[in-house]
Amino acid sequence: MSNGGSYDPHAVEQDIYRFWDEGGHFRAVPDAARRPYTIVIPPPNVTGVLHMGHALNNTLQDVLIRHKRMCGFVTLWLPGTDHAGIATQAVVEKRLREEQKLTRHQIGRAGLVKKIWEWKEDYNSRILGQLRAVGCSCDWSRIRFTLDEVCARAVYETFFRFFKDGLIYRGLRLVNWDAALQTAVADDEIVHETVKGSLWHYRYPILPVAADPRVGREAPDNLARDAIARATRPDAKLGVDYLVIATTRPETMLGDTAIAVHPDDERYQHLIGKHCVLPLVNKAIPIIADGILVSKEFGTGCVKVTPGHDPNDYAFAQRHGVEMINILAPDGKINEHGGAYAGLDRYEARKKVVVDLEALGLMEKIEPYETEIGHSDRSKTPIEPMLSEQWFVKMEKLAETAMEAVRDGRIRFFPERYAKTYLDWLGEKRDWCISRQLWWGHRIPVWTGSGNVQEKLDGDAKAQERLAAWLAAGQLAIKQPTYGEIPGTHDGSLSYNAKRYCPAPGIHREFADFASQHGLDQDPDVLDTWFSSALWPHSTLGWPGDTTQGQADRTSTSATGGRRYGADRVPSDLDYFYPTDVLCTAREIITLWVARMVMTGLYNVGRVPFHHVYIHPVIQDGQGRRMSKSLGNGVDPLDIIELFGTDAMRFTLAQLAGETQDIRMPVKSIKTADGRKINTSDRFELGRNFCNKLWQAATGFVFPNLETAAAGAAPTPLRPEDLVVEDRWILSRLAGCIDEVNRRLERYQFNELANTLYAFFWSDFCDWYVELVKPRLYSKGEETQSAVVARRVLATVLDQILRLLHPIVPFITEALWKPLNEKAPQRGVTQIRTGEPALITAAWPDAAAFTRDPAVEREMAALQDVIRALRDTLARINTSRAAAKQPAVGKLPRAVIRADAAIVAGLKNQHAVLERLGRCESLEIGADVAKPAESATQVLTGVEVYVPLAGLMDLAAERRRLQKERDELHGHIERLIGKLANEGFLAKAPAAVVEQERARLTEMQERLGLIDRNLAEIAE
RNA sequence: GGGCGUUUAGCUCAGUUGGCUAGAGCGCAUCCUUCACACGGAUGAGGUCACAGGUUCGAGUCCUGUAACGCCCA
Repeated sequence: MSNGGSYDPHAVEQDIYRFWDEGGHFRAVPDAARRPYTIVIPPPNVTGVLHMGHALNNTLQDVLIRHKRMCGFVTLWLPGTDHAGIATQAVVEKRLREEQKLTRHQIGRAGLVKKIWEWKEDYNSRILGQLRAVGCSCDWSRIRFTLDEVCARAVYETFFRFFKDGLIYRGLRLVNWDAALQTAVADDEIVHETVKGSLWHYRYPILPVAADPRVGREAPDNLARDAIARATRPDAKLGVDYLVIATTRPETMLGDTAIAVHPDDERYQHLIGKHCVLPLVNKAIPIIADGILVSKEFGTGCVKVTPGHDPNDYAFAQRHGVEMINILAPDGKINEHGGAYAGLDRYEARKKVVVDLEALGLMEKIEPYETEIGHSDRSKTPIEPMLSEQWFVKMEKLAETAMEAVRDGRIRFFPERYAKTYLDWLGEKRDWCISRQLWWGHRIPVWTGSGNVQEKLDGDAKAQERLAAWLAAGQLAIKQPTYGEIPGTHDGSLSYNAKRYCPAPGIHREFADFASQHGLDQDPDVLDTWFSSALWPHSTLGWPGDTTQGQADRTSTSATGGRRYGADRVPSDLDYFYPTDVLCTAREIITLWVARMVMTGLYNVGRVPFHHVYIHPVIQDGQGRRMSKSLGNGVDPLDIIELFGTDAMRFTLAQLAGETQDIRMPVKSIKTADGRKINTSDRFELGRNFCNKLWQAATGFVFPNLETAAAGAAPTPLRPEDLVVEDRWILSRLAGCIDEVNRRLERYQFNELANTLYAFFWSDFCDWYVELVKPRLYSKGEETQSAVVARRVLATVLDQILRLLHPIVPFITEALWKPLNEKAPQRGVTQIRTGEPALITAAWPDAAAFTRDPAVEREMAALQDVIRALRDTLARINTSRAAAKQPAVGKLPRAVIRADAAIVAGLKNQHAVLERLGRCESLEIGADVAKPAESATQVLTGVEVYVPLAGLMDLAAERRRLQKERDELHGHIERLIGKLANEGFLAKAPAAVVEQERARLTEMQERLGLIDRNLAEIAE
């Protein structure tokens, strides 16, 4: 370590991280005698590496963890990653296509999953490396992955419990189907693009007969023929013989099940309840009034309804109980419901439908049309909304319990407003679709048999005996499909006698063998990634553990109503660390993730998963756009660490993290020394400069001055009466700083936390205390008592600064800790703990160890004002001289300070300080000193600062300045007089406020008087 | 369409339960390479607090409306 030179973060960071890690400081061991503090990391997706948002989130978590660790808690920060189902499978599939020209079907389920695991290993280790680089103090011995055995067991156990309790069912859902990848994709994986297409207008013949339930399915051919003939006659009438609809996807008409019109539309009133013929299919479909789907003004006022392939139509069908038909096969071809079009690709079918409609004479016109079409972000092909069978979790009761936990305050959001997002979403109680048509994930643990398989199984006595045993042991749940799932409606493969078998995780292997012996098939789908993420706070802590053991323990403790665990045994991780304390995450997953963790936590463990939810802001670029790969405006944390150092990045990020929902980070692209093009932001200079200042102050000033002390007398605790004004002042400010830091931490106000420390360290400590104390240290000859005191105070304040800053900038503070311990083993001033070898576990500061002294703070403030006045005058003199091309003066030759009797003694005591910091050769201080002729004047409260200007600068400029100040002050006084003349104010404002305003007026008027007198004296 | 947020100095943001002569960092201007630090020190300029109403003795702060931008959910 060298004195001087700027701080080089790369020289210390890796060693320090190893020092912590090897010292076991990250490890959390349950200790019944101490309180736990737990955070589980929001597991980053193994899809890719971490971005700046992750760096922010993890920095803040580390700040919290490190703070609590220093407070003496057993802190656990549990790390891990998420398998991120579709995202990861998609990137691996894409790679497979691009590099080997293979599809997943060609390499098979096992082959693909193996490839994805390879990807996972790669990215997982890169992500963990990044977290280490950021300085995260995670307990690496507890690392988890959502697909590992521990998490998987929790997933299957939860699924089993849900299933057994009747919370899981199979139902229909409109999914976003990617026909290229043959999978459903999530809403946020769709990009909307404007596409040039056509709008086809064609006629739907009206059936002349009255509504008849019997024509619901198929219109007799002759009726349909007649209706089409009438609709195509030259004298055919709109609204009598036919309706006209417009569509951009004509092939979907094969799946039409209704025509919708607006209930208030006079043109079609008489048709409501009647039927149309669906051409080409020759089926009767009802005409239904609906004010939501249809706009009277838009288009023809009639809308075809295809519930199987359009979200709005799907909602309509649910409102009106209309039939839903899926006409697409998974590969995007028309399925058997498409009649004559079955087997055609959807785009081929579109052409043929158009040709056939034209042949029938039903086509009215074709217009060019631009429309927004959703494309799969993964395959870039257009998304087909498609009705399909999915697994669901019933939300009604689960959602209610989760809402209650926030309503009754067991869970609090920071900032508070996000509780609304959470409650609003849960309030909808929309059932949770948990199946995904993927291979990467937890496979749904349900086995089913088709008709004769089930029949055979039902007749197999030995097999039944086995099933009965599992059932009796509570290890198997069997459900029959509900009515809605039975054939004819949707799932054609299911027979009436079908049963679904869901084994508990303990018998998965056995049951799989049993199933294959008897021809039962496991559901091919996997669970939604959020299903496993939802269990994260308890699954990572080992739930359900050894289920039998665990259950018994929980029962016994709750029965005695006493401690959470017996004193005679080591508590389990789950017992000790759950519930966790705070969850730190981004607002976009309050619904998808946070809400679901609360539901499953309450359901599985019976307690909320965390007490606080802190939602951090989103980092955007300078124009308020999200950082993204496609925009190329992302900033890589590793680049920033390389350029500025980890602590600089952390400090900057913390300083940005306020309570607004977004933070902006202007991005600029630069070229590194080795020629790479990277993105960075100037905002990180703030953190770099701060770290450098800290380094300079400690190694360049404090440490060298402590060495002298070490050579001196044995340190004895200092008595308060040994402290001089600036000592008492900095310690008083320190006490205030500690209080404020604690307040900010409690409220998760990281920006203010950083700002408070910045201001205390930079302004109070460096700018003032260090400057004030220098003469005491540099005095020649014998070591004075004053110097001894100053060194002790320096050691003490630096000690506290390092502790307070450690959670935000852990590396640099730890690096400075060791030399501080060497140079000042005893800090001296108060009973702060010493001999702590590692800052990471050193005690957190206690404000009560220092005395707050408002009188001293006021005295210092007055002194600072006078010093600023002197410096200001000197600066103005030099500015004026520069303008006149005269050389600058280094010091004021002479100054005179007149002060009120109350202050004058205090200022006289600081005579030397005023001369030195005020840069003044000779200074005269007194209660009634005379004002020198031709002086610059600064009028402060109860103090006048005179600087004779003869030979230095022109008096006229000084006159103008004073006049301007006078005018401003006069304005304020006028307003104050008005306020105090206002009877409403006097009557209604609190007495203290009135008093304060009166005092202010008096003070201002005094100042005005002095300014006026001074102006008169330099008039001309 | 519904909900939420933002709008304060050139830029990025603070501004606690209304009492403000509205603050910070960066940038800018001037001076200073004096012995911790030029990734520095000193000083200064710069703001009808988006707009329009209202409540109040008093509004940057509370209420209503408008506009712009952004996010979430449909």
